[in-house]
Amino acid sequence: MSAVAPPHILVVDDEPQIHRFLGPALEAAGYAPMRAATMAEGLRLAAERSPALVLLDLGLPDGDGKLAIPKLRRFTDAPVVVLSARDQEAEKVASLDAGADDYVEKPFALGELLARIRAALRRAGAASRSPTETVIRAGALEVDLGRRTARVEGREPLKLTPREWDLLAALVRGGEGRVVTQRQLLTAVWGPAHVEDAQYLRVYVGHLRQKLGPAAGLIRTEPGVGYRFGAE
Amino acid sequence: MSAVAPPHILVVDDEPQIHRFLGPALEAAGYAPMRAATMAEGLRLAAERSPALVLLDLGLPDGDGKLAIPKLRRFTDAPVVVLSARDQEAEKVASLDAGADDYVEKPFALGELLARIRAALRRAGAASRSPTETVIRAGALEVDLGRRTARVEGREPLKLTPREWDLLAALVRGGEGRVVTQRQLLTAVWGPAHVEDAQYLRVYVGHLRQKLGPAAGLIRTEPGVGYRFGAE
DNA sequence: CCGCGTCTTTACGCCGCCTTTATGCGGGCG
DNA sequence: CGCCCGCATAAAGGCGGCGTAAAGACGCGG
Repeated sequence: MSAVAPPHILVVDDEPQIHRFLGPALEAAGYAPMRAATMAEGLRLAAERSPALVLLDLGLPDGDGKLAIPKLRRFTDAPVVVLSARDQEAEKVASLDAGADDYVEKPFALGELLARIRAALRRAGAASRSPTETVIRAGALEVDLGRRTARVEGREPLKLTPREWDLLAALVRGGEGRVVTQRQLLTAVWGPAHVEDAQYLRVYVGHLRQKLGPAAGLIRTEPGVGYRFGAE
Repeated sequence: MSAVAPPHILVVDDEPQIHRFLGPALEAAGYAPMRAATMAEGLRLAAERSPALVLLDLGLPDGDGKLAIPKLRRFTDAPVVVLSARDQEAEKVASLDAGADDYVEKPFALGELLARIRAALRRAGAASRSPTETVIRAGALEVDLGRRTARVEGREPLKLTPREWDLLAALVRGGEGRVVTQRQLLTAVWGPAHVEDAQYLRVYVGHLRQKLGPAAGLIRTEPGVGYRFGAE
């Protein structure tokens, strides 16, 4: 009586035996697995089929899997669970700070992996189930967090670079009229490793204000603290 | 000092050395740790202080920590990271399925734990915005501690510098009609190193009273002691 | 392999905030 | 009555943060 389609899980790994092992196991657990052997293929599949969760190997033939995480994050909020044979602490920290939700070492116990998948889906589901309108308006500006677009006075969507968009989104998510600290912004856009680089903020806030044009006043500086989004 | 309160992290563990180790480490990482040694105390603290995240040991003197997770979930959505010496797969599965967000085995690497804390806070923070009602009114003045704004007679928010705001916030947080000593104010705004510089207070109280205009009388001098916030 | 866009980094002027000093005022106390 | 301490206010100077520009590094796509 599956009234709801089983959640898709994208498995990105270049070892065939992993797919042979995980594929049936995931199916038995009630998921619909999709397989990819390279980073490029994984990103393409993730973009086309929007899986509910991504299992990601770090050692891929076409590059370090960590680099895939920020790219995934550009178009999906699906939780990413890193599966890797690398057990160095630095790898785990780097992966988690890159945006991964969990890190499981190979070889892994299947039961634990499934439990971690359930936990990640539970946490992500609670977040995405928000019926809150993802379109936020303030003054002449209209930001669609789901669609990753922003328009001023109903004109064409602004052409924003990834960093510019992330910064605007972080400000908007803070809530209208609420201060978002420099720390928070730097963590959200550049990651916890760059909490000190306040200059990034000045540069990119400048870019944003320029592109916002008439709506530039919506980003207000709170000297020594951070920035505030909203009219008035 | 800190314009925005650091996230509180509740550490529930009965081993004192864990607190001795984690307390300073969490502080250094920019969090405000709270400690509890039993499940009952942990639940009480979590209810009273609503921490941003809970670090939970499984082996507590007054019961299995797993039982605490559903109870926590009744009044908070804060992520729960289980810290345990038990490495059996069944324990991990049970904890995660009980509602935990992550499971870290003791002994753990501090860097990894901090990274997992960041990941959990990141995922949880995207969803829940703590709508802490923090508006305090007194006479013609209205201070919103969460929004970091202050208005007089419903007019435009006052334009306050960081020091001015910190000082006003420290006064308001003291409670209406309560004296806040010079020591307390200096510590809160300028840090413990400037406990002697009472002149700072005179200068900045002056600035504040000037900007408050009609509400200037709300800051009353208590000669030789400190200042008092409130009407009458 | 090359060109282009984006990100990072550096440099610089400027404004505003913080700190510090000076001065006046008022009350307590000898 | 005069002294002194604490409070209030004004003003000056240094300095750091902010905004802007621009160049080099980097990665991506053709």
